[in-house]
Formats: sequence, C-alpha cells, structure tokens
Amino acid sequence: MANLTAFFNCDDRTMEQDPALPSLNQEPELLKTVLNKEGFRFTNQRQKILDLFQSAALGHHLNAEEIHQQLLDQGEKISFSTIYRALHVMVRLGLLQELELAEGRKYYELNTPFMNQHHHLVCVHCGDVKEFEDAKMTQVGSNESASHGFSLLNCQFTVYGICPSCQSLLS
Amino acid sequence: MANLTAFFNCDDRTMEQDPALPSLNQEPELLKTVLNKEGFRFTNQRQKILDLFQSAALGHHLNAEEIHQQLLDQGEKISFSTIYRALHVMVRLGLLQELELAEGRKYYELNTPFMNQHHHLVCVHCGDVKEFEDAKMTQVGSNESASHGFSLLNCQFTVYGICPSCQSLLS
DNA sequence: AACCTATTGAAAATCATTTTCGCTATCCAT
DNA sequence: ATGGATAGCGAAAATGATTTTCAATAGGTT
Ligand SMILES: [Mn+2]
Ligand SMILES: [Mn+2]
Ligand SMILES: [Zn+2]
Ligand SMILES: [Zn+2]
Repeated sequence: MANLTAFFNCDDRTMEQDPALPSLNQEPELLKTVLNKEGFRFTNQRQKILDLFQSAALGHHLNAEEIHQQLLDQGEKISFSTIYRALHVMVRLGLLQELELAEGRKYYELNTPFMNQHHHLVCVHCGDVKEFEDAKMTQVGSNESASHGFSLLNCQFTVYGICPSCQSLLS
Repeated sequence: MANLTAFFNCDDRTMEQDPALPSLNQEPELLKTVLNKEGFRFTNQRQKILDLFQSAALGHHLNAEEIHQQLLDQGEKISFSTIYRALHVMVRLGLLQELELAEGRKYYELNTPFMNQHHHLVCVHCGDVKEFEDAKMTQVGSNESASHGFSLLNCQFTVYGICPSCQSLLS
C-alpha cells in the first residue's frame, strides 16, 4: 500500500529515486537533457511550467490552480491533467519539491540541494508562509534516516501558528 | 483565505486556539469536562473515538477510515461525518494532533505536550512510519515562530525516504 | 420536565487530483 | 529528413477523502 503520489505516479512506468539533484537554474535547454536522461520527453508545456517557477519570487509557492491561471493569463492553454503530470515528473526528477503546507492542496517550489533546504512557518488562519533555514534540521533528518537505514528523499519541517495580524483580528 | 481544516472547522462556531493542552490520559470522565469547558457536548461517539486512540499501540496513527472500521468491528455504528467532526473538535481542544504523513489522507494521534513532541520518518513506498524525538526541533520551531511574532500551534518535522526493505524490493 | 441548540446519520455536494481514451508530437533509428 | 513506436496532450469522466445539508435526536441547563 501507500505508494505516495508525486514520487511514483507519472502514468504507468517503473520509477526509482534519482540521487542526483540537477540544478538547472538558468541553463538553457537543460530541462530537455534531464527529462530525456530518464526516458521522459521534452514538451513545451513542461518548459512553460518550469519557467513559472524560475521566474517566481523567491519564497513563492505554487499550486496546480495557480499554475493553470498564470499560464492562461500569459496566453498559454494547458489542461490540469498536463499540469499535474508535469509536476509529478519534475518532482521525480528532483527539479521541484512538493510541499504539504496545509489546507488540502499541494504546493510546489524549485528544489534546492539538501544543504540549503529551507523550512516553513505557516499561519493556519490566513495561509501566510515564512521561510527559514536551519542547518540543524537537515542534520537531524539525515541522521534519523540513516540510523533507520532509510534512503533519504527529503525533509520537511513545518511550523504551524497564527501570524501577528491574524492574532489581532481574533483579538 | 486558507482557514485550515482541523483548526477552524467544527460546524459553524467561532473558535480560538486553546493554549492549555489537557492530558487526559487515563483520567475517567475528563473528556466531558474538556468538551463542556468549551461549549461542546459530551457524546458517546466522541468517547468511543478517543478510546481508540488511548488503547492504540504507541506510535500508531489512525485515519478516519481506520477509525470507522475499528468501531464497526467492535460493534459500534458511526457515520463518517461524525468521525470527522469529532476529530476536528478534539484537535481543536488539543486532545489530538493531525498529521500530514503523506498520501492524501490525514492521520491523527494523541497529542503530547510540546516538549515531548516527536517527529516522523516515513517510507514513501510502503508507508511505514518511524517516530523519533529531538529536542532541537521543538527549540527551532518555537524560536522561529517567536521571532516572527507567530503564536505557535504545532511543529511537524517529517522525513521522507525509502525503508530498507523497500530499497531491496526496488533492487 | 421543558427548552435550547449542539450533535447525529444519511445522502448529496465539494473539490483536488487521477484516469481514460483518441489524437498528436517527440525521440530514435533508418 | 522520414517513419514508426509510444510518451504526452486535452477533454471529460471518475475517484476518493472530506464537508455540508437537513430533519431527527440527545446533552446540558434551569
Ligand atoms: Mn519554500
Ligand atoms: Mn506519531
Ligand atoms: Zn495569518
Ligand atoms: Zn518501505
């Protein structure tokens, strides 16, 4: 059972984890290389989606809905099935990271090498998200997974609370 | 927007966070007290659900489906709506903790005082979960939330990986 | 005991995500 | 370049967990 979504769900193909996390930040055409290396095809839609993340403000997370809307806004027509499939593939390839920030939908952001991983402080009332880094997290995560013989995929430290402005609203 | 589920979703009533985390471990009738204190009513269904958690093995997490099944097995008839409502109320009261372990459904477990909070190492392939404690986590969580002026509700550190036996299966 | 209203169960509704399927476009080999 | 095999696409239907609606009931209070 289990078989968690983004990791093993790109249509019906056998998938294994990819230890190398390519950082294709500005590099042109790198997406095609990364995709093809694993037997995936390069498509316009996938490039457009990745572009969104690369041009998004740091600390900004996107969900499928927002991706769809932003692409519509910029004149691109794309279906939700394609968006979801692309997100899964890119998570699988280590290009994106899937986040469980809260409220029943998944958010995505550009993946970063383990050592620079950051974490999230979320206001459960307005959804505001603050990012922070802390080397201790990464350390504890890899220690734990190692000590249980797990191969590490990623760590998420999420702190839930109520932000200052929501606190005053709720007086 | 946002208004995250379990925290603010017990039918339509104004809810605010409850700083006191009652630990009603073995205490009889304490559930009634805790519920009434906040204007909720004590019901048989809520008691039955809480009982499940109290008699569950340590480190065991339950989702709505499992709760429903276990109650059926022990001869109790209960609807899913009631289960979900009860879970929300009990999270709201600090009796339970909601976990985003993975795979699109929520899990619950008895809440524990902040300082004893534990975290999870999840195998994304088979869903196996290992628990671990680490004081550093809690520390970082409260520091972060404090430094942003957030009032802390809870911290979840979740490490995703592949367990030893799944690693060999995927040779 | 009577009253007010929170809670319940059943059924319908949501809603994010997944699947199906016929068609198209990408990749690889000729 | 050309052609074939098939991964990927869009549209629409399907899923599945969770939420909501609503009439009936039960908990807490006076
Ligand atoms: Mn982030
Ligand atoms: Mn646990
Ligand atoms: Zn807020
Ligand atoms: Zn496993």
